Amino acid sequence: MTDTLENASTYQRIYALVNRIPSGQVATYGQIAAMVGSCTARMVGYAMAALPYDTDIPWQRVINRQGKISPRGGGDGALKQRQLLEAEGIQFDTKGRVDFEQAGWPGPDWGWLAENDFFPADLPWA
DNA sequence: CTTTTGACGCGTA
DNA sequence: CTACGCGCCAAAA
Repeated sequence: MTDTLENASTYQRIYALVNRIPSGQVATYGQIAAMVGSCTARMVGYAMAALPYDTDIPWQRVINRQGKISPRGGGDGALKQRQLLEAEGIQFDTKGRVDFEQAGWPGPDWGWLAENDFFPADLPWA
C-alpha cells in the first residue's frame, strides 16, 4: 500500500485537507467535501465531531456555508472557535459571519496535491 | 452482529 | 428572508 491519500479513508482525507488550511483563512464544510470527492458536507461535519480534543488539526478554520460557526451540541466550543479565529486575524461582521471574499481559503496548492496523488476530477477552483 | 448519533448544503416554494 | 426534504459515513456501545 502507498502512503498517498488516494487510498486513505474518507475521514483521513478530510483531516489531511483541513490540515492544509493556513492560519488566517477559513473553509466551508461543503468546500472540503467537494475537494475530498465522494463526500458530502455532512460527512465533513461528522469528521470534525469525531476529532479528539487534543488534535493538531485546525478544526476551527472550518465553518458552515453561511460564514457562521456551527453551534455544536453544548455551545462552549463555538465561542472558543470564534476566539481562535479572531486571534488569527479573521474578522466577523455584526451578524457573526465571516466574509469569504476576505478570508476564504482558495484551496490547497498544486504541489501538495501532486505529492499526495490527491487529484479529484471536478474541482470548481481548478 | 445491530443501533445510535453527529460541526451541513442545496434546491425549491 | 424562512421552511422542508434529501443525501451520506464512521466510531462507539
